[in-house]
Amino acid sequence: MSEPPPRADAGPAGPATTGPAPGDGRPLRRDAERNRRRILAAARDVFADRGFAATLDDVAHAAGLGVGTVYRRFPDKDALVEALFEERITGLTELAEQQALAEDPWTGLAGFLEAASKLMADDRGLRQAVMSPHHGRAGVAVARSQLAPRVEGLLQRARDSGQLRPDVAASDLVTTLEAVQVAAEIGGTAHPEHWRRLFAVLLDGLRCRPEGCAALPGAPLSEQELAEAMGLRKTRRH
Amino acid sequence: MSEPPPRADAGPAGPATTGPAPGDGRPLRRDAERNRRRILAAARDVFADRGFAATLDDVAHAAGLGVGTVYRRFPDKDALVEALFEERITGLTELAEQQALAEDPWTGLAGFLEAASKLMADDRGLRQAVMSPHHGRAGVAVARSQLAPRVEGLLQRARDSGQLRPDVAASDLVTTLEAVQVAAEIGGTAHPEHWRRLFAVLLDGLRCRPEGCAALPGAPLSEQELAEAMGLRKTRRH
Amino acid sequence: MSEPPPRADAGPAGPATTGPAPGDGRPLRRDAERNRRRILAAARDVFADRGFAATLDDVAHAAGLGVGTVYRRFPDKDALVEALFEERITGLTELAEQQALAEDPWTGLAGFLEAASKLMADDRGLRQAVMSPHHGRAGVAVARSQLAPRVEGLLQRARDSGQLRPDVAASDLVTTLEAVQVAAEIGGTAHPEHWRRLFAVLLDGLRCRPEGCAALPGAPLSEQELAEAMGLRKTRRH
Amino acid sequence: MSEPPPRADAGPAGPATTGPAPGDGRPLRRDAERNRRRILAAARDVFADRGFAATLDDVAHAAGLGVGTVYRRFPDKDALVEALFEERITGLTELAEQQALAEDPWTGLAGFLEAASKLMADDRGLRQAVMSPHHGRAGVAVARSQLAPRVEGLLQRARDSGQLRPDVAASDLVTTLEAVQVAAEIGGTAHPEHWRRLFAVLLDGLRCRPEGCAALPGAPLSEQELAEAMGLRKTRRH
DNA sequence: GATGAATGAGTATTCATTCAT
DNA sequence: GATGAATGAATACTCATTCAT
Repeated sequence: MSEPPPRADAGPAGPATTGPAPGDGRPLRRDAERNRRRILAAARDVFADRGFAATLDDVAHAAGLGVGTVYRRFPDKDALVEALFEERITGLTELAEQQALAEDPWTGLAGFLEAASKLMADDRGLRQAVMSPHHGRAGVAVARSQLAPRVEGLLQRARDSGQLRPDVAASDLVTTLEAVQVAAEIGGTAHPEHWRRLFAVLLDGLRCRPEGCAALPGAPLSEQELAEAMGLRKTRRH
Repeated sequence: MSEPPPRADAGPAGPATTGPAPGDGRPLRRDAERNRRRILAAARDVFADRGFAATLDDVAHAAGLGVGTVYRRFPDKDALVEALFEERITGLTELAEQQALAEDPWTGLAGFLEAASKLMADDRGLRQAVMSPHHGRAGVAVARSQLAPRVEGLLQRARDSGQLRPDVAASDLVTTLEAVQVAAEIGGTAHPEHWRRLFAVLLDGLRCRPEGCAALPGAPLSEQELAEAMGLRKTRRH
Repeated sequence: MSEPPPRADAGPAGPATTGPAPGDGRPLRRDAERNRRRILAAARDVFADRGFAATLDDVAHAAGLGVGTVYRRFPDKDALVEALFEERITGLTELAEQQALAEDPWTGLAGFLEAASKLMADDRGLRQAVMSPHHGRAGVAVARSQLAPRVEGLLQRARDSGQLRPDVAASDLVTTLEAVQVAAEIGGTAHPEHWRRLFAVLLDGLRCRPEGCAALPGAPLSEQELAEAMGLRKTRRH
Repeated sequence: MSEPPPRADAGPAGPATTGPAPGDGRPLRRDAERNRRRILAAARDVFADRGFAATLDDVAHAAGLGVGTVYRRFPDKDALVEALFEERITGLTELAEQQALAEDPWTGLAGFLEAASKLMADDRGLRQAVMSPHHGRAGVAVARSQLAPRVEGLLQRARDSGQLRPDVAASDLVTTLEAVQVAAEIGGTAHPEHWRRLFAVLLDGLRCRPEGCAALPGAPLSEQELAEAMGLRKTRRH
């Protein structure tokens, strides 16, 4: 931390998008940022391939770095998983914004859900992060809750157009997205499109039919609750 | 040798429901069977409470037995999980048979799905067994595939009555059931009924509306494939 | 022990040869003796096949008995190994007595050594008992020391005839016999006669040549020492 | 990166005798190498004292290190045993080369055998590695087979001089060396020189007398066979 | 900053031995 | 007496995390 803060060399893309975020707001030094990316990329590969059982040593090695370096960049394994997830969430956010421009609100929503589902279905590591209550959960919960508000616009338009059940909340969309992942997990690599069956059912279920549709039971989760629900659960290890 | 072999009152199906099955066909000694049950019960509690992170030592202790005894009855942790799961599957099977008697086919199907969902949603251990590709998976996969055919009757009636999408297969029902569990996991103990929202959506999605319904994409998984899909997935430990 | 002592039904072969020896002098009941033999036979097979790593459960199972029964007959695993060894020693003793009748003393001695070597070389379990300081050592040492005196006659004749180094003691013969087993172990099943090379060298070394032969260094081990040397060594487990 | 790669004074043979060899060719960091040596030394002591029953935890403790460190350096217990053995083999090799310079070929051979025997006889751990088919065997077998060719020179000279039985092969020498260890084991710490009696016999047996000597039966083991013979033997654990 | 060595609590599993049935 | 169920200390090995180089 005795390092002089680097300057202006952060180009136009800046610390934006994938974001460095070293805790305080300061952007990372260029090489540090490069390592961060390498680690993230390696983690994605390694986790996708072997699940979260993979060691941080494995990740480090795949990144061509020492473990120590990984730990300098991410306080612990969960933080890495979390970062991985956030990166993806960012992508989904952009996707949501883009689909919000679709002419037909329902098409926009459906398109978002499908694209988002596919994105996750194709990455086993992410799928596991989403589904298993083991790793990086707190962070995942946070990330998940961050997605919610970004989707609100998409949701509102569809709701207003009368094509979507009126009481579907952002948290329900998140839940839907994650539910599709079980199907993806079941399909595995042997049936990589299997999730689409469940997806179709869900999509139909979300749509409001002319004859009207019953209210969903209970209340949706608030952004808060979405984050808390899981974040607080302390599992011994694993 | 002063122990007379199983008495005449043991019907053709043997000692009922959960069954002993020590490898060969012989039923377990009475005390052994009692302990087997104790272990299963303890495991249910412990896993439900702390997830599969819990040690077999913990389970043994909770059962008031030594670890060795657990290992005598179940070759390893996965086997225990599997047994737990099978027990539950048996319950679901019976549930399915019972619901098949409902006057309205759709009510029967919906009733089964709801009851089954609730059963699983209330047990964190089972939920994990269902969702995470880590523990006792091969066996769980088998158990899962065993459920499929038992549900077929229920399914057929609903299909015939025109209330169900015509191309919903048993494997889709299993997938549905498992998908609901993600919602349960998200809701956690703080929102124990949260899964009902997704459940409602799914149920609506499964129903065939007067205006007809589009075919589900791709093909359902055969019983074979359902079992294989997971059984073959080799995760290094975890 | 509240059992009435069985009588006369011990036939002409009696408790002789392989000997029952239940601690006190009383011969075993007929069925007990039968079990004892079964166990011994099973142990021989099992150990020969898988080494001493084999479980007592395995032995019991192979004998068609429960472990408890094995423990009723032998206080612990080492005792079983010991008994196995003693049985064999008995055989060797008889062999020694028989060879003592050979016309040529040297031939008698050599014949004994060869036959004895072969006997042991063919049984992996015994070989291990002899060579590894792990199992049943105390007992093996005792057994070993018991062999020594039985061989003395054979030895004396050869010595007197001037064909044997004059200072070869019984303990040296035992050592020789055991040394051959390393060669057998090295040869393994792939080269089952490999031990004969070492055997030939040893035999030549034991013979006294016309030109005389140097004294062996140090003193031979007494029967006592032979037994003690190893018997006292306490190895933690294994 | 502030650690300059190995300096110029590292001769072509690298950091001397026992060598680091961390898998790839890179030499170990200085501290790592120091600990490696510590482990080896501790293992020698501990094994010599208590046999292979000793735990790696024990070894680690004796070395003043954590178990993890031992496992970082040696994949498992057998690997450690193997390394220990190799180290010793290296010593024997050097010994052989040195004795090859002796004026009288027979003296050279005998000197080597005696020194080698003593070296092993004094170390219970090594003795066990040599004799019991349990631990680190594959590696030990390899090490053993590596010794064979190094001894060939010594052997040839003795053979040429007519003092050695003409058909003694390197594998026979290895066998001899190991056979002596049984005697050492029998003598134990109470009779530390007991092995010399068997040694004397063997040496005499190896010598070719004026009156000629019979051929050894069968064929010696090739280097290949020597290694294979043991390496292939699969013992279930122990 | 980067590296990789060190750490050691934590886990699944085995098996000799005891004891209730 | 026979059986096999119960026991739990013991052991090898892993991996997240820290820290000296």
